[in-house]
Amino acid sequence: MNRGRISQKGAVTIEFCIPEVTIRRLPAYLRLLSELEKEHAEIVSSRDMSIRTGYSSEQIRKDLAYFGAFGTRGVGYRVDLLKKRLRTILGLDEEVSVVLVGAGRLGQALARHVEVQHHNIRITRIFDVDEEIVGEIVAGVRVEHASQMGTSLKDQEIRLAVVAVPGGVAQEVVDALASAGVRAILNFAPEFIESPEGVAITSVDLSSEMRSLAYFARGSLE
Amino acid sequence: MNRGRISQKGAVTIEFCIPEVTIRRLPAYLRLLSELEKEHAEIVSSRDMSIRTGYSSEQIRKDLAYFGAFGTRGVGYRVDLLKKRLRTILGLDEEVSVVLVGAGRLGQALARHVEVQHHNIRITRIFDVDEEIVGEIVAGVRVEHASQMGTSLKDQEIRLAVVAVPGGVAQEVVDALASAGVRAILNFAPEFIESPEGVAITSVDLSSEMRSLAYFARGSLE
DNA sequence: CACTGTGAATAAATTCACAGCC
DNA sequence: GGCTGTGAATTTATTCACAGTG
Repeated sequence: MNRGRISQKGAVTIEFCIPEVTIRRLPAYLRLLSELEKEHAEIVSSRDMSIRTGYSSEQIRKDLAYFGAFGTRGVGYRVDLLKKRLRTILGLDEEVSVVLVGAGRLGQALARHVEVQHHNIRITRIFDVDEEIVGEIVAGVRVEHASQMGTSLKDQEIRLAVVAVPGGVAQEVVDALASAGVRAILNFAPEFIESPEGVAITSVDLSSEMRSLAYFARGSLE
Repeated sequence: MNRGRISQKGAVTIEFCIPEVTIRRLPAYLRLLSELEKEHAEIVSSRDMSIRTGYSSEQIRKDLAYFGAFGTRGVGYRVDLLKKRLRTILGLDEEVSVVLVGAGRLGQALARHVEVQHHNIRITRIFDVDEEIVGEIVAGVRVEHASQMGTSLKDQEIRLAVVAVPGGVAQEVVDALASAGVRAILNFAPEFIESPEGVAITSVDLSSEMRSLAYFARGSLE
């Protein structure tokens, strides 16, 4: 699923699998590096990073080492280089187009959130079924009718999608996106989604988060 | 942190720790049970649950067994009983009050989301620093100024909070909430939060989710 | 000497496999 | 026979501990 490749001397290519947990920590490292850059730090040690991300320094070193050694022993990591490297690894050095399906309240908030937070991730297409919303401009993009999605996305090479539809229709939306060539989906619909072959799905279920927190709120008293 | 208690014969109390991952799966089970109830199913097996949640049947059985055995061998689990039991475990059988800090676009969307999705989880207080928003009614609640938070929450026994403020101020908001007695927080601010003693924090970082998905979108092609 | 990179040790979570029961 | 409940085996993730290096 997620492979790393390191070409080594003698044309030997080692292929290995990078744990998903590692990938999911990279954005936190990247954010820290951006902060450090603003603070004009040039070098950062795994220990410094540990303090400001909450991850252990060993874990940080191990995560980074998956992509090859680019720290300097006795010194640390160069902030600019590491940042650049992480951006490349994540695929953020060129602009990323995202399609949003579901322009309800949550969808719209997400669209604007993305627009504000990321200069290199851009919502370029929005779909919904609600006739009231179709045709409106959300975060600078005209909302299209969801029935057009298949044809409209053909040959568009959009690989990332955000799904913010009500529960019950998310699976079919995901399947449609998958056949339109989307390879990774951030899903907010509260339902179990069967990942189509070759598609990565991350589900954020706000209701479930609230409910498990209710347990912890209760559990930690008494 | 999260303890379970089972009183056994002879006044012996076994105290053990229930893995956090288990707690976080319970809402998915609960949702499925609500669906099953609508379908008038009376009994469900771990295998059925597996198919509809994506978790393995062994895992489901193990998770449920942490709270005591309430299935019937050879038959399965009673939908109504199991649902009721899970609601009690999660602390959802009585109304849960939630304070929202940050009534920007995301905060407002979340407030309405909660309002629609949950009859027993209710946003009862909202705080923000923006003078434009303070005094407005969001999801039926008047927005108060964040500077009032400490005094306003005193003796309110609100144990759950949603934090949807911009990065940079989340830690102080969390600390303030903690000293106001909040025990569990769902944080959307994109920064590392040091959990105050006895407070459970779940962070949902939309930017990070997007960025790690960018990796998977890229990784799975070529 | 300080810090990286990494095998080895440990801890945590999942899956296997089956005994026990309806 | 079919399904739960659970120890044992396995896999996965994290931490330890230290060799290697600028």
